[in-house]
Amino acid sequence: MNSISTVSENNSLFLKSKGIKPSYQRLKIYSFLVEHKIHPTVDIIYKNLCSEIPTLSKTTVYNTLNLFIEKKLVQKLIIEETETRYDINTSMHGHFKCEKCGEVCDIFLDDDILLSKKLQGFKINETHIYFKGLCQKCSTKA
Amino acid sequence: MNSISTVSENNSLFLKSKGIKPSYQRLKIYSFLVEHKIHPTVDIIYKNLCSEIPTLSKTTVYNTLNLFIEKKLVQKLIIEETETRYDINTSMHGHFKCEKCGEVCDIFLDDDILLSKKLQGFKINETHIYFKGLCQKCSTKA
DNA sequence: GTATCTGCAAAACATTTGCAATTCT
DNA sequence: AGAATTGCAAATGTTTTGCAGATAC
Repeated sequence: MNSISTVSENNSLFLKSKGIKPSYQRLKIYSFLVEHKIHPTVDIIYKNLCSEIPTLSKTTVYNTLNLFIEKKLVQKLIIEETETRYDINTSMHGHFKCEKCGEVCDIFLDDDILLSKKLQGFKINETHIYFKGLCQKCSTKA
Repeated sequence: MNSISTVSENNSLFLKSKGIKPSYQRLKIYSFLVEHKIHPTVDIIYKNLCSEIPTLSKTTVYNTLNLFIEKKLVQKLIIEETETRYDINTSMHGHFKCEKCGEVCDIFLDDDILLSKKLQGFKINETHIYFKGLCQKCSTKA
């Protein structure tokens, strides 16, 4: 048993533990999210898995991601109205999108910000924080 | 000169000062945003102005809002992937959307949160903070 | 053998674009 | 008249839905 099959088996067991039948497609999509924490769009996931799974359809990518969201394995990121991104990290953190290179990266949020949850009378279920601007690479080049 | 025409004239002068020709449609859309700070969608604006401007088209609403955004009179609010909202208040503030009644309200953000702008190496142009959950009304009823 | 999952094609929506008609000065 | 604005119809792009075939247990 090599390390690759071990990882795959672990992912498979993990999906099962969350009540998700680990089909070939689901496993590949889940693995992609774990191995590429780039907050990909459906299109990015689809294009990357196409060569490995020639019969893959975008419908399956959508179906799978919606299932993962329902089971709380993934969260949606809505930064642009034209592109929905998916994040395998469901813990509370912020995001930064570079307006030049388009990359989205994680932003650590300290407790001060999380205290903003103390909003009187509101029952907060979700907190979304994101920034737009120029990333380190793009701002030094400019 | 009554107070209504004064308001209208003020809005007209304000649009001019921002380099926007104050057409009838633009003035009505601007006034609607000022008088109804409910972060409306294009559809809400359109439906509300239809009776007053029977020939109004959604294209004009879109065109006008995009112009207002370009001239920094309005900011886009993207909370749901399916609905873009528009906010006449362009100062830094957060939003809360109630998952039950669907209303979006403003959230005052104190300086602690704004300090989060100190993100090393990033040039921040926009900060977006929003919450989802149950509002006061809906959580007491539940 | 029955449930579930996949994936094609079509539908559903929101937004933008092309362009002709209208309006304003 | 000339330039900008409006609004219809069509195009675009993303996500969902219906359904038939494939797959899994």
